[in-house]
Amino acid sequence: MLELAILGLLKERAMHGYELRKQLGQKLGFFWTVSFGSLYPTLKKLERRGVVEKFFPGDQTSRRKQVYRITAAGEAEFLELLTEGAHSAWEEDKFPLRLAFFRHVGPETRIRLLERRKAYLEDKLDEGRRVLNRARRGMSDTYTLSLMRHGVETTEHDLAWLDTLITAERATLSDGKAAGAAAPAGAIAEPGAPEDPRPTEELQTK
Amino acid sequence: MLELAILGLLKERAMHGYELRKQLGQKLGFFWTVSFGSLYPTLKKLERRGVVEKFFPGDQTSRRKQVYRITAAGEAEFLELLTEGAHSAWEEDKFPLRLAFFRHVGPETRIRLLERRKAYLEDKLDEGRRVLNRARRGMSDTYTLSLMRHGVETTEHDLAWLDTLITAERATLSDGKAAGAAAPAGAIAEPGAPEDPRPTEELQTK
DNA sequence: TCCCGCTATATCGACGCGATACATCGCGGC
DNA sequence: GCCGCGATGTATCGCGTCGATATAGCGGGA
Repeated sequence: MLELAILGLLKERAMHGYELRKQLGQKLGFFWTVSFGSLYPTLKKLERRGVVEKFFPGDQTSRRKQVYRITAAGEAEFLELLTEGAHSAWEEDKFPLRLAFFRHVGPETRIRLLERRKAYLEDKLDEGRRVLNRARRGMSDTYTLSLMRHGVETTEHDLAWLDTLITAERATLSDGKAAGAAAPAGAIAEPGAPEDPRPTEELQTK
Repeated sequence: MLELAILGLLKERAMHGYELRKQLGQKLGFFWTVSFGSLYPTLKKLERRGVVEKFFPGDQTSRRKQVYRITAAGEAEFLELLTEGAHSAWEEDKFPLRLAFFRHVGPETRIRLLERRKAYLEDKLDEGRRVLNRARRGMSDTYTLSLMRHGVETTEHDLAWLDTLITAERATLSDGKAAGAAAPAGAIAEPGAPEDPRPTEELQTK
């Protein structure tokens, strides 16, 4: 949910609410657009829980531009949400959100999450095909039928895309091993580089 | 929203809540799964508003099988919701729902709705491409980029599908006119054949 | 100077979701 | 014969998100 998105963005750099929304729009605009009605209450809740905190880089005394920063507890919760997190329902339609923060976890975890997603889509595809075939021999108007066909095609396209991601990930894994890299990386991002020098660098509003 | 779905299904035949959910799962399972937590309250609200009514209040004293039926007012509201309805936001991600009831409106209305959807997706695609290009020349990790690319591709696929629907619809229109059919049909389903089983007949993907 | 549009924070009501509870029915196993 | 269990069926609760809206400082252009 929103918490994961906020923590993920704040992990990359400190921001205020308005900016969080803009960044999220850039990253996930295709799939999701957060509303302020969700953002600000959630931000407050996160602050109360101690996973983010207000951060004043200087003279800002007035109530203007509330910059937030992630805490250590927040970092932990972020990884928890990203890699585990309640399965089944909500996690699946927020998969793009997880993917957007993939660089914060190790290759093994990435593959695990990709495979889980793949299994889910395969189930959905099977079910879709079954319903489609049942509908074909029977009534059902043209539009419903076309809708079902399109759904099946879209899911097939998604699966093909997932496969390319998995393939690329496995290649990365082999390369790393072949090159003798010392990064098995349990299930978490490489501990040697938690502050990747340039996660965003160029991002300013304008 | 849910109201449109309920009215549309009840227009086809009287049903009770549980059955509504099942039917909807069949028609739109790929895009949407209604929950009882939405269904029953909405059903009650619709009854209070007088657009649906209980059908078998007779001997049933206990809470068992409450069959609902659409009223004349409901029919009117259904068409209103289907063809007009608050634009911009919610209507767009519920487009499949509209399509599922397309056979209840005339070809001109169908084309109008399809064109509107197309314009929306074209806007989204342009915006997506712009963000993608900006992200390409700059930072952004592999995953975010792949996500954006996939979003663009999916939208292109959706647009292509829409085009086949529009083409087929125009063909139907010409055929009807060429055959001298007496159905200009203002903007509403042909009154002579409200239960036309197959509006276009031949539309299959390949 | 005044107005407009962007930045920025905040709240409200509505609504759909998932979980849960609670009945009834039918059917197959033992 | 009766027992359990899964499918049918209705209903409610809390929560998270949404869209609309309010407010206010800010900078730029006519």
